[in-house]
Amino acid sequence: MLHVDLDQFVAAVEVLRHPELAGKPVIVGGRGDPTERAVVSTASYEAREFGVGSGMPLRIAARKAPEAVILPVDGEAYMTASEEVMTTLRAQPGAIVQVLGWDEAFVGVQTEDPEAYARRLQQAVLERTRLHCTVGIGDTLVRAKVATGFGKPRGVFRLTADNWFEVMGDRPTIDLWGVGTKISRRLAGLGIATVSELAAAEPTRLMAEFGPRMGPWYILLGRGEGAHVVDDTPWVARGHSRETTYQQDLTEPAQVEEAVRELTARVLEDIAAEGRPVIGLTLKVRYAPFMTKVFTKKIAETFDREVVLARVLELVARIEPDRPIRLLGLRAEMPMPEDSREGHTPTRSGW
DNA sequence: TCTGGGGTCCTAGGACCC
DNA sequence: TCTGGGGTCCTAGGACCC
Repeated sequence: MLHVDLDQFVAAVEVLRHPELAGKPVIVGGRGDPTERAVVSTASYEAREFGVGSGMPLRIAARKAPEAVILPVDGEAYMTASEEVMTTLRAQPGAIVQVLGWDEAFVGVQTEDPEAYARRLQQAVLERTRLHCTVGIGDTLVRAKVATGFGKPRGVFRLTADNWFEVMGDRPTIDLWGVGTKISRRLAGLGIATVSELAAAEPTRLMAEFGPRMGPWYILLGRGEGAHVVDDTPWVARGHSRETTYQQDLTEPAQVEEAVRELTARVLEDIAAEGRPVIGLTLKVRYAPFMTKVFTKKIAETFDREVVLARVLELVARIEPDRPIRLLGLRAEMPMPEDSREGHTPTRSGW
């Protein structure tokens, strides 16, 4: 199977609309104003040379790359471009496409020559959308996904059981898809620093540390194992959420209530668009000095906006008084169809 | 005046039931 | 000789991904 990843997707789409920016450092984030509380969504390769990366506060990014052009996020433009890319992938002969996000997808296909197929696919995407992509080839989803990193930019790279350990064995566990800073640090605490060491780890030890599902899963990850099948069944969202970081902290209860009403309306818009009821709510509150709390509540299934709002306000009552609030988020959960997904392996990298 | 916004899944502990 | 054993549901929190 193949993993396709567009190169600096968001920045590339912006350069298509603003050709004069080609070759310049471009940063996309927030409303494009580096004095606001916001972070970098994507930086062009030229901007990355200055040490700018996604997730970085916009203010810091602007300081590191003073010459950079900073643009606001335009989700609709990226969505349109993304749909065109995915349509192109689906049009490839024999392709089964599993979309992972705006700029990524797995493509399942039977072919004698995956490299040639990958090159044709890159060419098709370029002709149709003027966007460049990298393709990873693998015998599992995990290997294909990791392979892409070695092909950047505009390349093709193959990673299978034959060369997995040769390529990945001595690398740190954080290079794996699904291992972040926290888990890699905990693994290091167990004396497991590299991918090879993880692959050879004692299952009982990892289970004791990470639980009955995640423990064995990390060992599989170290071996590059996991799902072999690209699944193109349409995605059904479990919920929808909205959150807002306020430019000025909220300090008055009336401000908080107003903000929550607004969030509720936005979330319900998404839910209503799907015609599904609400069965659960989560209110996220970030108090000014980086301390986040969540309040969760199951509710009786309802389509009624007023009922949902009333339940949300019950959660609001749990907010600690007299603390400035920097961020509020609201998530509404929807019921899932009976049949779906039981007993699968942990999934972000493996379903 | 460091840290967006939208998602997913797992784990632990308590309540409650038989 | 003090306290089984299995299960479900709910809430809170953690971690990861794009």
